[in-house]
Parts: sequence; structure tokens; C-alpha cells
Amino acid sequence: MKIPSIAISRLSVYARNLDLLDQKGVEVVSSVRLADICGINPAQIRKDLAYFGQFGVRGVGYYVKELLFEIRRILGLDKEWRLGLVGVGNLGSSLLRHAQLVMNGNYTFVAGFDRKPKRIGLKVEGIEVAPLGDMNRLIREKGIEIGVIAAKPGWAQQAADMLVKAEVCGILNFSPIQLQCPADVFVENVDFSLKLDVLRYRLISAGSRPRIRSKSAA
Amino acid sequence: MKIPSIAISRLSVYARNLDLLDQKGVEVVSSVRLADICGINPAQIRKDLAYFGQFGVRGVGYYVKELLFEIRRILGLDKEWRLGLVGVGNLGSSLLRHAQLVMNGNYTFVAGFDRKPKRIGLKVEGIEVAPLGDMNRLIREKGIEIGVIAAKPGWAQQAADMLVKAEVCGILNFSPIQLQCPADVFVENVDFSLKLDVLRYRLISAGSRPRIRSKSAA
DNA sequence: GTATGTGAAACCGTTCACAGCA
DNA sequence: TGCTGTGAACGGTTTCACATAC
Repeated sequence: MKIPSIAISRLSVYARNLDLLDQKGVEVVSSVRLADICGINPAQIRKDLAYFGQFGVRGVGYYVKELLFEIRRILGLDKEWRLGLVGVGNLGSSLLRHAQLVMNGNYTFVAGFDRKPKRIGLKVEGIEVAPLGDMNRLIREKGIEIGVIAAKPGWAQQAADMLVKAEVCGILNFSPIQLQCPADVFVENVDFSLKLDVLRYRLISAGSRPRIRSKSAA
Repeated sequence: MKIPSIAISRLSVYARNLDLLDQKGVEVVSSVRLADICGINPAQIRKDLAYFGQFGVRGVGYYVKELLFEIRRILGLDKEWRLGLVGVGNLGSSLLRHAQLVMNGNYTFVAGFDRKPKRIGLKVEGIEVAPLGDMNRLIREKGIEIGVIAAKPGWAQQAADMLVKAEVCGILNFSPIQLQCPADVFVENVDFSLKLDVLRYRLISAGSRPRIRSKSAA
């Protein structure tokens, strides 16, 4: 069955919130309650889960631990994936440092590559920056599955080409560039200037500039 | 008329690519050519533009400079917007440093706030890190319209609450948390662990692990 | 009684196909 | 002729509503 990407990203949101509920000691949750927490429609949750099976108990709800386990299994969160970083500049090195914190401990950077000679050999969070020429070898040796591009726009495409040659399975692209890749390499984009543009447009069309929101904004 | 967010983000993509075309000296572009560059359907472009008016010439196409100007006007890219950063850690300071590069020069960070005393007073890219207590005053004084949250998950909600109190119009949220905000404050999320999860799921369901892509991947 | 699981309906965004115009 | 602008068709996601099960 074909499952929409957006449903997958919702599953990831459910997992996070189930985790929080579990930490609070909540044992059972209904689709209405979970939907309320996630800010979406209850039927949506039930439909999303229905893609993969039946995890609830009618008249009761979902057992938090059990549902969390199932979603983690579906998303592959029960295994660790290995990441390689291309571009160890400002953004890149902050990704290395934030990896533990922001990604839920299911992804590990195991290599970093950079074009600039002066960065080669630097150690960031235990990762030694390697030259681009080592990419092919290291990606194979370390079993890197996903390449993360934090390179400057000007050479992001080149970075992608090299990752594809080294046969990574997927690419997470932080540059504001449409990467051209073969169809069998999956690409996800993280594009914050795009998000800022959307945010700005919404503010403009809501007439929020200059600030006209009411004083009772708390 | 209600315009879907996704159409807005496409406009932003069109603008980028029109800019590139303009730099190459291209004067006229058809929806087919532009669609090809952006990797989407030509009718989509024409529909997106039709939300805002008629910018093309039948039988000819779109004048690059003219269309670019119009899109930039629609998106509000003709004015500079002021950003305030909450959380000047790894990610935060790399955002400050990357701002010029990644955002197209239409956004400027004019203040940074942090909770940790040892960071107060540090200067990053000309921005002096201020304590949270100064947020209200500085946001008003500096006319900050958008708050950017790069705080750790644990206090992202608190950061949002303070930004809302200080009456920013919108929030760009880099933390993996669903922020609870009043309806008149627009929030956009940049959530890369979500993107990684989607990428991973797609890889799993395509059977890409362990790496089984063909050797002729170039 | 309560909450899930699910067919049906409503909604929305995308694509087609062609009329209209340079 | 060539390409835009747009009503209509299409496809997919979201929501509703209820049968089903605890």
C-alpha cells in the first residue's frame, strides 16, 4: 500500500508525544486526547494507524507503551542509522554537536567531509573532518546510509553528486538548492529560508506589520 | 482569497530560480521552461501566479525581471524583516553566522537572547547576547517582528511564551516541539529530525538497507 | 457507555485541455 | 503559431458518521 509522506511525519509526531505521555506515567490514551495534544483531528490518527494495523482497544483507547513501540518499529526507530556530513562549517558543526540532543538518539554522525584544506583533520564531537577525496572509501567503510549536506549553496550539487557516487541511500539537504539526483536516491530538504518566506507572507496578508496585535497577548 | 501555504513556498522557489536566470542574462521564460527548472508542472506555476494577477504575455512567456519583481513584492521580499534569536547555543550562533548566506539578505538578526548567564554579553556577528529579562524591552525597541527559537526542547515552550508576551508577530521554531501559541501568532516549524524520520521510512520501505543500490549509480 | 476501525462524503490541491490573446 | 489564463476533471487527503467491539 502507498502511504503518504505526511502520514509518516505525523507518526513521528505521535511517537514524540507518546514518549512524553509515557514519561508522565500515562498508560492509556484515546485518539481524541492524543489528537488534542498533537493539534490534529482524531480520525486522522486512527486513519494513519490503520495503514499499518490495529493497535487500539475499542471502548478503551491505545496503550501508550504498546503504541509507542509499534510506531517506533514502523519508523525504524529501533535501529541506529549512520550519517555522513558534507560541509563542516558553522551549520555543519552545530549539527554534529546537536545531533544527540535534537535527533532522538537514533541517528549517529560517523564521518564529516569538507572542501577547505584548513578544516581537514579538525575534530568535532569526536568526528575527524576528512577531505572530499576520502568520501567514497569512508562511506563504504563506515556503512553510512544517509548523507547530510550542510555545504554552501555553490557546491551543494557537487556534494550531492559525490554522495550519490559513494552510494548513500538518502540525502538530507540543508542547502536552498533543488538537488538533481537519480530517482533511487531519496532526498529530503530542510529549507528554513523557505519557511521564513512563508511566515512573512502570512504575516503580511494578516496585516501584522507594523505590529498591531492586541495588548492582551498573554 | 485563501492561498495555500505550499503555493507560497513555491513562489519562493520561483523567485530563486528567476534570480538565477536573470543572472545568466535570460530575459524571457515560459512556464514550461521554469517548471522544468523547478521540477514541477507548468500549469502549477500558472495557477500559482493566477492567485495574484496576470504577469505573462500570451504567445511569449514571462519577462524574467518583471516576474521576479512581482513575486518579490508579493512575498514582501522588498522590505527587510527583523529577527530576534532565542537560544544562542550551537545551532543559534550558527544561524546568526549563516543568516547573510542562507537567507537572501531580506532578514536580519538584530538581537539574541539566552538563558545561560555565561553567554550573556558575548558578541556573535555583532549581536550581543542579552538575558531573557531584556526580551520585552529589546523586541519593542528594535522593532523585531519574528522570533526564532533555537533553544533546547526543554525550554522552547517558555521561549515561545516570552516571545508572545513581547508581541512578536511570528515564530520560526527550530525545536522538535509543538508550540502552544495564541491563534494570532503564526508559527512555522523547521524540524529536521522529522525529515530524517521520513527519509528513513522511505529507505526502509524501498528496501535500501543494507545498501543494495546498483553499482552504476553515477 | 465508550472509543476504535472504516466506508462514504467533503474538501482541497494538481493536472488537463482548451479558449483567448499576442 | 505559441504560450498564457482558467474552467473542468482528476486524484488524494481529511473529515464525518456509524457499525463494531470491549
